[in-house]
Parts: sequence; structure tokens; C-alpha cells
Amino acid sequence: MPELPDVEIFKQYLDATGLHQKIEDVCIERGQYLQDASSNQIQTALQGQVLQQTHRHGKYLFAELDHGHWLVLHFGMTGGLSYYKVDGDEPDHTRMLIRYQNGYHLAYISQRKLGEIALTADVETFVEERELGIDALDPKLDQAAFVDILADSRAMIKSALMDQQRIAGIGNVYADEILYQARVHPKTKVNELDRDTLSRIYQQMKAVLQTAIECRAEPDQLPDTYIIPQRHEGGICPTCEGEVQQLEVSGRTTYYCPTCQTR
DNA sequence: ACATTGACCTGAGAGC
DNA sequence: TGCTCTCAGGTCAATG
Repeated sequence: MPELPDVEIFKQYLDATGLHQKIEDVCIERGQYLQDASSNQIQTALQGQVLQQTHRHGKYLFAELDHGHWLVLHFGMTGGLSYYKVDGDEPDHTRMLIRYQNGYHLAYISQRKLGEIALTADVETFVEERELGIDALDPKLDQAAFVDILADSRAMIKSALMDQQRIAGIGNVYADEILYQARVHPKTKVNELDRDTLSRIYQQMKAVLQTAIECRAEPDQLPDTYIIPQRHEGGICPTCEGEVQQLEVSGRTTYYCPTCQTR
């Protein structure tokens, strides 16, 4: 679930709930999603602090602490945040629990532990270290920059869109939607795309991600011209009403319409 | 440079 | 009800 639009919603959620109040203590389950940081380090870094502001880059969410360092959250394939009051109401698969002085709690949930909790002194440095590309919704990513990033790639367009080192934020589901809206077959090689088609993909990338955020990243709120709600056996293409097909692109299940999305 | 595969880790849902 | 199997929207490393 957590691709760019989902993480943007988590950011908005955190902005509306867990900022500007003192953290009393933090409880972290051990696990390798901690990567290089230890749970003690994170506990120490958070205790007594106030989350000041948030930032999102691709699928990563950052929250700035008083001392200027940032808490980094990534949600892997499953996960989210939950802010609640009553002790003991923590959701299943809570891996980190922040307890605020006002009695509320913020839970970081990651069922499969494929997410990541980390600390960084600086967002830019973190982004560089991870070699993340520009955020898909960054205004600086205009059409020329987009074409430039994809230029001379021989990869399949879907793989290229999902490559976080080129552009950060697009995952399996939204890559399918973008290509569906742009009417491009997911296996088309990037260097076989003409300028018009690339332009269409660019426009749809921006439009799909914006729209998904406006719909709060909830599949059932998406426009009925979208293929996302149809990604299942027997799904129907909203355009031609043919049956949606499944294939595999770089190991990921891909849904597309063979009639509307030709090479 | 790119595709493919498997590993990471866990649990929901399907099928029996 | 309970067991087993398959699958999942992410990322990384090894291999061809």
C-alpha cells in the first residue's frame, strides 16, 4: 500500500495529530527494520522531544525533532500510523509506540517488518545516501527533467517508473495506473517511446498521484475511470469494458488492459 | 544496463 | 475449526 500518495496521507495525518507536543517515552520492538539504528538510540533521540514538522520524499516520511535531527519512517509493503488516546488500544503489528505527555499515543504499524525506522541529521543527506531520485511530485520535476531522467533507458517503462533512484515515490500499483491512464503497455521499452507518449506519461504521473492524494489514497474513492479498483481476477477495463489482464514485470504482478494499452 | 530470482519477515485469506 | 498453501502495494543483493 504505502506508495507516494499513501505516505502523503500519513504525513497529513501526522501533521494533524502528533506534532507540537512533548514525547514522554517510546517503545520499540526489536527487529531488522531498525537497520543501523538501535532501539535505544531512537528512544534516546525521541524522549522529551517535540515533533516540529514533517517532510516527505518518495515513500519516506520525515519528522523533525527539537534538536534538529529527523526521525525517518518507511512503511515497506504494509503499514501506517495510528494516533489514539486509550492505553492498550494499540493496533495489531505496532512496532513503535510513542507516548505523549498529553496521554495520547502514536503507533507506527508495520505488519511484515519490511519498513524502516531510522534517524538522520539531515533530510537531504539521507536522500543522497539512499540515492533516491527526485520526488515524483516535486515541482522541479517538469517535463523536460522527466524526459531527461528517462533518456536512453532501455528498461521497460514500468520498471523505470518504479526505479526509486530515477524518480522516488511510484510503486507497483500506481505505476500500473499511470500507464493505464497514459495508454501505454507496461513492457514497452523506454527508448521506444516517442516524445508525445513520454509527455502523456509525465502528465498522467502528476495527475494520478495528485488525484490519489485528493482521494486520500483510498481505492474506492478513486475516479471510476481508474483501473486500480479492477486489479483482481475478472476486473473490467473502465474504458473498453474488456477484461483486465495480468502479467509479470520485473517480478511484480501487473494489471493492464490489452486493448487500451498497446505497445 | 537491465531482467530475474530469492531473501528479508509476517500474516491474511483461500482451499481443503 | 484448523491446517497448509499462496500471495502481498518494497527494497536489496547476487547472478546472467
